Amino acid sequence: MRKGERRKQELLQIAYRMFITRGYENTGVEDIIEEAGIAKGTYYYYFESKEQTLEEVIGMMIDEEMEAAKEIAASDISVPQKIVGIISAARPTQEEQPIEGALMRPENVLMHNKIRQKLMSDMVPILAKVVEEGINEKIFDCDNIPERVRMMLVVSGEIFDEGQFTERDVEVFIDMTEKLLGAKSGTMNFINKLIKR
Amino acid sequence: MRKGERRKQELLQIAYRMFITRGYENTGVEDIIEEAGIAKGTYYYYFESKEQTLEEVIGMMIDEEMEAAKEIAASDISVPQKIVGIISAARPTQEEQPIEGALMRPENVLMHNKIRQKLMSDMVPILAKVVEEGINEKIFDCDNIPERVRMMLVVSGEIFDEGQFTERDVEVFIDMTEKLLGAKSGTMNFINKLIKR
DNA sequence: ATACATTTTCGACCGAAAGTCGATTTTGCA
DNA sequence: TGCAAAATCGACTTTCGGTCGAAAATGTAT
Repeated sequence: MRKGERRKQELLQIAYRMFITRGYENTGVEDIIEEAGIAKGTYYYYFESKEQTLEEVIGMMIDEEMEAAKEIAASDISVPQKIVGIISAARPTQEEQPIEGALMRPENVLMHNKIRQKLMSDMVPILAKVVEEGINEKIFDCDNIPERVRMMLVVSGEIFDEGQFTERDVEVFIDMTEKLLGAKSGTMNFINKLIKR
Repeated sequence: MRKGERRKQELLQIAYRMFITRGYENTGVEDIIEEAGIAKGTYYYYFESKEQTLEEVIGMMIDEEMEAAKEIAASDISVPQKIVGIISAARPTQEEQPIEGALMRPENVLMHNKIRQKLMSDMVPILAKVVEEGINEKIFDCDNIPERVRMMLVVSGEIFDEGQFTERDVEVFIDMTEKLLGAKSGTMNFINKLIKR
């Protein structure tokens, strides 16, 4: 009796794609079951509610990003580069969005929020580890690491997620990061080059 | 033909109270009209939609807070104290909430978000003015003021709105603020005393 | 006061969308 | 082959925001 597991994964995949491309609020349970070719009852055999489906979908997304983040943390690039890499990874999949910023639209606040919350709690420990590494290397110098890391993530999320940010935002963000971590001015400056795509 | 205006204000007041105490999602149009003692149609004679009602309610809230913020900005307390005062004013009315953190609950993300957005855009210019004042007084020293102010607001909102924050959070926030604004260490330290109520 | 126009009110009705449930089919296994 | 568990079905229910045409209240010009 393993058929069920596959079915659930299939539904999860469909929901995942639809939630991201059309948004959570714009996706009806009807849409999902239509594409899957199943009946309402079957859907609710696998999920308690639409919101629980969202929860699981987000779990999938975050897991992927956590994977990427851990890989970056373990790689042998410089600590500042790790930080930038992880922060970049730590945002909702920006590919596969047909309509501009579908994720951040008013209709999708619920999803956006849940993502942010989970991302935050999962990502802080990893980033904190990297910062400690930086402290050992004497690149950084600060206390209360988790709190500082959290603030960095909060700001990066709010400023960069919307897609609308200026060069000045980046500049200030770099400055803030360096000071927050007690780094020498210029340590994080390479971010600038990365951003200008 | 002025009767209508009064009616609308009445509805706005009821909605305001209900949205804050029970949350937006938990308040049905039915609830509002029941308390007002009117029919569905009457409600929709005054509002295009439930969401538009929310918009107007939020407008009311923010207006009040803007008023307070402007007063603080114009008063003759010290610049750092103004900043703290304004930031404190710049958050959703924390009184009149029966259930703990009703505003931030998952059901109320929509409202919470709209509030934050409006608060942010309205508050940045005022705070920026105050920071400039501080620069003139040589207390602060920084460029890109609006961007820096925005980051302060973002962090304060995210960290302090939930009600769940530690002493360390405050400590780091103070440190961040000082560095973000180019203030001497200790300039903002009095916040600590304020927070410990 | 009368008639006509405008504003305000009413509440039955609509439609969308999530969620329920008992019946039925499929599947694994003894 | 037969039975229990798993999986599927789809009609039905509920909830809730929103619509609409009719009616009542109010204002205004003659």
